[in-house]
Amino acid sequence: MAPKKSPLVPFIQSLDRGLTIIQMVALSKQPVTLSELAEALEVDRSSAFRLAHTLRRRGFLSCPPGRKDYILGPSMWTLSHQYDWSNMLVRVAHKELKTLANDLNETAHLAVREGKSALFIDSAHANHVIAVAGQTGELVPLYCTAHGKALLADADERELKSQFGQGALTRHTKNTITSLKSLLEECHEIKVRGYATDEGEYAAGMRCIAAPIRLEDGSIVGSIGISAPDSRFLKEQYPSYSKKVLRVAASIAALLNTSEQSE
Amino acid sequence: MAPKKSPLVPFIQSLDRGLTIIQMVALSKQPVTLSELAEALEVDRSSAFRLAHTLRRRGFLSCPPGRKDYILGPSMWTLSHQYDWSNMLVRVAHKELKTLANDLNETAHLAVREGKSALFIDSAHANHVIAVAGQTGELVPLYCTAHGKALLADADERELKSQFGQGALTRHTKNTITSLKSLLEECHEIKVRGYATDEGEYAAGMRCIAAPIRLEDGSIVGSIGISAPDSRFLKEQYPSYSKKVLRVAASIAALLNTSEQSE
DNA sequence: AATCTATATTGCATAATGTGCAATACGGTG
DNA sequence: CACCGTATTGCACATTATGCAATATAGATT
Repeated sequence: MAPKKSPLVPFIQSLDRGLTIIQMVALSKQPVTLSELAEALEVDRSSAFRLAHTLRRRGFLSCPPGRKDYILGPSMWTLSHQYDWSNMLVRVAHKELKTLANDLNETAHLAVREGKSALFIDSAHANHVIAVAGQTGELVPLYCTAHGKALLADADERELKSQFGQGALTRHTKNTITSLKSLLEECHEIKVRGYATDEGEYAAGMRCIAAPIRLEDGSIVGSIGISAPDSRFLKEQYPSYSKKVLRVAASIAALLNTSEQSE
Repeated sequence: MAPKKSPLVPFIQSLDRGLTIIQMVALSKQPVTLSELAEALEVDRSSAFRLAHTLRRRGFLSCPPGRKDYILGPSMWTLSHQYDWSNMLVRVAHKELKTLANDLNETAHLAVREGKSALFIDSAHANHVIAVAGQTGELVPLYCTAHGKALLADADERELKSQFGQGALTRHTKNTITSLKSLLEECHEIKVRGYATDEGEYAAGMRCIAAPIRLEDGSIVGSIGISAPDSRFLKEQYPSYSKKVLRVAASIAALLNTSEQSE
C-alpha cells in the first residue's frame, strides 16, 4: 500500500511475518487456519507452517483441542497479565493530551476505569511549562463525572446494577444523577453522541467534557477530557469543545491501533 | 535443561529470538537495554538491534520518551485487550481439572474473578463421561466460597473495603463470614497455607476446598477446587484433598508459564 | 469401505536473508 | 575537547529460511 520509503534499517523478515501471524490470530474471532496464514503472508504453506510451529512451541499460539487451526496461546495471556500496563496509555497519549490542553487553554485529563471509579492517570495544564506529573492518581466516582460516564458509555442495565447495587447513588451536588435509570439513559446518549458531560455533578461549579477512547473493536480503554470552572467554560462551548475532544480521542485510538509505529 | 529430542521441525531462528525479546521485556520490571538483549540472546549487538527495531516498528516494543531502552509497546496492549481470553484458562486447565475430579471422585471446578464475584468457568464430574460443558457461568460471592476466598487470598484491607464497602456482608448460612476483619484474617491464612475452604458458608451442607492459580510473578489468575456434600467430604480429608488440589493448581500454573509448549 | 480432495507435514537444494565484523554516529561526562 | 559507552549503518559471507515436490493425514463423497 504505502510506497516503502527508506528500508534503511533492514526488517527481519521472518520475525515480521511471525508478528503478523500473532496479530491475525488475535484479531480474528475464529481460529485461523494455516492456509489463511499462508495466503495473508503470501508465502508457501510450508513456510507458514514453520512460523506457526515456532510460535506454538513458544506458547504464543496454540491449537484448540483436536483442531489444527490456531488461536492465541498462554504465553500471550500470561505476558499481558504480568506486565504493568499502567503507564502505557499515558505514554501514548501524553502528547495529544498536551495539545488538547493548549488548544483549549484549559486543563485536560486522561482517565481509566478502576473498579467502580475513574482513575486519573495523567493531566496537562495550559499556561504551564511541561509539568511531568500532575496530581494523577485521583479516584472519582463513575456515575457523576464526565470521565466516569464516558468510561461507562457501553454499560447495560445488568452491568450498572452489578456495579452500583440497587440502592440510590450517593448525591454529591444538586446535579448528581442518583437513579440508575437516568444513568442508563445518559449512557445511551453518551454512546450515541460520543462524549459525556459533567455539569457540576460531583464538584459544584466545575464543568467537564470527556470522550471514551476506543480500540478498533470498540472496546473502551480510557477517557480523555477537558475541565474548567463553569464561569469560564460555558455551555455554548460544548459544540466546539466536544469536537476537539472527540478528535483527540480518535487520534489516541489511532496511535494505539497502528501497528506501524513511526520511529 | 531437557535434552533436545527431535528438532524435526526446524525453528525459525529469528522469530524465536524475537519472541524471547518480547518475553524478556515483558518480564523485566525495568526497561531493557540493547546490550542486555544481545547478551541474553548471545548474538551481536547489531543483530539484537535489528530484531528490536522490527519489533518496535510493529508496535510490539517501544522506547520511553527520550530513552533508548525498550518496554512493551501498544500492539501488545491492544491485542491483549481485544482478544477474548475467556476460555484460555479452561483450555489449558481442562485436562488437569478432569484428573482432579477423577482422582478424588468428586466434582471439580475452575473459577476466575469477575468483579465482586467468582465465576465458574469450567467443571468436571467424576463418574460421568466427558461432559463438554458443565453448567458453567455461575456467579457466587467472593467472601463466602472457597473459590472466592482463594481468589481474594492476596487482598489487603484497602482492597476488601473498596470491594465490599463498610457494611456487614450478607449472611447466607450460619457459617458465613460477615465481618471484613475476619475475612481479612482468613485471607492471610489462605495465603500462608495455600488453599481456602468453605464450610457451608454459602450453601449449607456443602464443603469445598480451592486453591489460587498463580503465575510466576505471584498474581492470581483463577482458582481450582473440589466440592462435595459434607456428609461425604469430611474434615479429616482436608489434608489429603488439599495436597492434591494444590498440586493441580501448581501444574496448571506450570502449563501457563512454560514458554515451551509440549506439542 | 474405498476413493478423492484438501490440508498438514517433511526433505532437500538453492538463494535469499540474517548475521558478525568493522566502521561510523551519537550522547553524555570528565 | 577528547573520551567512553552505546546505538546505528555498510558490507560480505554463510547460515537460515524458503519454495518446490513428495508424503502423510483427515474429512467428505461416492
